[in-house]
Amino acid sequence: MGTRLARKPQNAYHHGDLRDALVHAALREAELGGPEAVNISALAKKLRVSQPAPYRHFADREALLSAVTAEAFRQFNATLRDAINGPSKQTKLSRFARAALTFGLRRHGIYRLMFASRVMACSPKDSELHSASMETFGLLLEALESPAVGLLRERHALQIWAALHGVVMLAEQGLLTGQLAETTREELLDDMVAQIKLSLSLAIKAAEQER
Amino acid sequence: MGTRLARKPQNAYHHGDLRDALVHAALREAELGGPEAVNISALAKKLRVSQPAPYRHFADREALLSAVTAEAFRQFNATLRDAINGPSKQTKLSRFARAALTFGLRRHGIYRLMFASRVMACSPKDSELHSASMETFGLLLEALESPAVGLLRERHALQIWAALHGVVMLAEQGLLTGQLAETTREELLDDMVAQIKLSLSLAIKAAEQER
DNA sequence: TCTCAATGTGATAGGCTATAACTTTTCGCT
DNA sequence: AGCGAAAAGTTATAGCCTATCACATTGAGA
Repeated sequence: MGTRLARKPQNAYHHGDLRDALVHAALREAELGGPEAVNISALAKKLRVSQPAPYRHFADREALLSAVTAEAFRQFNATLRDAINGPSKQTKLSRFARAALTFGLRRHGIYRLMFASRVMACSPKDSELHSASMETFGLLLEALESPAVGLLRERHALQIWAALHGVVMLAEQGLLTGQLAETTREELLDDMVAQIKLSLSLAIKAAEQER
Repeated sequence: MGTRLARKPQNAYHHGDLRDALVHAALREAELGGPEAVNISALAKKLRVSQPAPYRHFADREALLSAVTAEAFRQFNATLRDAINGPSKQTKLSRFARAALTFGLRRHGIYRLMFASRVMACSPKDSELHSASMETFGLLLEALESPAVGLLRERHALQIWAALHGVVMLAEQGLLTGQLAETTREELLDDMVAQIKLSLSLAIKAAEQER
């Protein structure tokens, strides 16, 4: 997974797979500095092509960022899938939550690209980006292992998702590192997962009563 | 609250209160387009001063954004304070949560500026920005009305905060508008507040048992 | 082989940030 | 009052980045 090089014609003029190389190089930049660190000129220089070359593959900077974000989601999804399927004493949901938090903290630039920029809001519903993000939600539903169905299930998924998201964002802002201990993040996360599980079971009981 | 004009010397050369005018004009821009919509050249033109004039008041764009974010926090705090103190049948916490959500959705550009940009992370601890954001947390603690003390209290505050934050962010990304009904946001919020209150009371009981 | 679409290049325009050097006010101090 | 420095503005300019244009090169298929 080193620097993306040309595939077949290593002999100059044509790079071979510039599009893919751009996406991955941009992802590396975004990893550290977030969306605003993605600089087309710099990427072109790093990949040894002329400055306007990237525009053969992306209409503009936004389009590149969109592709980068889609790739980021695919990596996020792969991480989450591994967490769900991997063996552990904890519940799937707990593993999912921890994996997401870890991803969010370790790769904060990317996380911001995915969830705190306009990229998502601006992308059309048929984009690769949209489908990749839908898959994330699917994984969450899978991790929930909830016997609930329909809207109730979705609402709980959203609740988890929001809580998780909030913890990551706050941690990123450094708002959890102040007075509170190092372990607070994980504790906070566990608390929330436990709470939502509890409320989930209560809601299901209530629904059964009504039936 | 129209366009900020000069205070005393309307007679040219000196604007009178350019710094303040810049902050408020920038806030208006950020309201719609978020941090990246703040354009120093455009602001200067709008305020009828030369393009480099703003640099007499702010070292660079980051410094302006920092001041704008601080002002945003002050407005946020004012809104939250009103919500807490205003009369209502609901709990303080519920009012706080709803006010925060409303603010986040109505003024989404500003919300992103406050919580999803690097501005907060980069600002020093003695800045006006830092103290304004601390006040927000103080208001949350006040809204909690928790009999708990110390770390327990803070942990619950953070939990609320994270959950709330997550809902706002997701709503902003349009992730709550899909399959789910219009009312979902508020329901989700109420659910979370109720849950956390529940867990709060349980935790307090447990703490009392131990004593 | 010939042609064309895809991909890359140099030149260039335009926008935005930021600095430098110079000008005009304002304000504090005697 | 008036002087002198600091504050606040101005024009000019440099540099970086995005984006487009017209032109060059390559590879793939008719």
